Amino acid sequence: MGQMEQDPVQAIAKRLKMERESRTWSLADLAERSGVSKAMISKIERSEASPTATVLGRLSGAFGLPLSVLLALAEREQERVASHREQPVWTDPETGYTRRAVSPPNSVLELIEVFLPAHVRVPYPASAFAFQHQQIWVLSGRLDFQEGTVLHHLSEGDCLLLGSPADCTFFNPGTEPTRYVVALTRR
Amino acid sequence: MGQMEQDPVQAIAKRLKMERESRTWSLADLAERSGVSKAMISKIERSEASPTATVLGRLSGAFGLPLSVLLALAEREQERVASHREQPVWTDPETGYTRRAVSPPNSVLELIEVFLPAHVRVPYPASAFAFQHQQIWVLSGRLDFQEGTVLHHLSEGDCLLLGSPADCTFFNPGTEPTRYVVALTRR
DNA sequence: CAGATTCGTCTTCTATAGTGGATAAAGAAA
DNA sequence: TTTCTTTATCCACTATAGAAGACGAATCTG
Repeated sequence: MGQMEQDPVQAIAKRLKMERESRTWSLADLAERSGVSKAMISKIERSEASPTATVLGRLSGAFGLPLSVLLALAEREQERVASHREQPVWTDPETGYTRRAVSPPNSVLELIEVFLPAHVRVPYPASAFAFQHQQIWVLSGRLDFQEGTVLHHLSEGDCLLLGSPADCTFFNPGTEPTRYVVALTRR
Repeated sequence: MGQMEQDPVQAIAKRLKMERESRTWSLADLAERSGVSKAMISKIERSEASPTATVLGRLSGAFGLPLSVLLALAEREQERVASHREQPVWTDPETGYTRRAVSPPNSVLELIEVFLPAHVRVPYPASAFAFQHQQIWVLSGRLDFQEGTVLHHLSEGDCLLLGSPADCTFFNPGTEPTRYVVALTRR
């Protein structure tokens, strides 16, 4: 579970102050750019107030950041490099299907490299990846991706943005192994 | 500019209602799970109130989602497939440095594929990518990545999570072209 | 040293976020 | 139909978010 399931006020306070000071803006500067009073910004930065969505929107706008990114930055605080040999790998002994967790743990943004042998089919229930932003990018080979009732034929270099949660299937229709990336925002 | 630079109240309202109804929860159900009164949830879903960070934290917690993910879901709503040939590519005529925007436009999560010829150096000012969550993953070849005062030697398969904004330099120390991915959360 | 800025916090006040309970509307079961 | 249940919205009230300006401390400027 992410740390944001408790009160996010502390993390937001810290991040907001960091964003402001890294730009060497005073409270008055940020107040002018965002339209939020400096008294309120001061309170928020000291965790003495819980800002509304409207105010958070104005503040993130002043920084040129989408609100979700500002909060993602507030959430994370972890290690940095995941070298290739440290990256956890899992292989299905039956099919040879292989997943490699490329990104450092607890990343907001997660990259997963998958090797899908020829003619192998991998089902994915909707519940397994529901409510995550997710993309599939084919590095090499071909991939038939069934998303609910829609079938996508993806070739080398294609990138698909997943839509609403649905039962999915990965299938390699070719004779060569397919290598693709799953990029997603982690819960 | 992302759509969250205006008031995010509408988008949050829509997304929240969608999350609740997709779970077939009543207002009372969500109120019990989140600790937020159903009157307030009703107001938020009808865009008649701007929820505080504290309340948003409780609601996203009830859904089992980090707050940043909930808002990222609220932000996006766009096209789906970017086929390889549609993806915009830019090449530096002098060095041969090539960037390909893999992800569909306006994605919260953006994938960029870069080809860096041997011995080529690419500087990157802090302002160009500051305050975005960003990772670098080497697909092939080697990459020396200077981040402020820190120098990272990355080899094939390595993935680096970028830290605080700093002036950076990409350098290919090898004799072969380097191919790497920049994954980031877009503004 | 005085005088003028600039900084963050504190004070006062208003607008509204948030709660608990009442109410209305729509079904379901009798 | 009537009655019981479940749904969401409305009402009255309290807590607090948010604005505008005052204040004291620190840093320039001469």
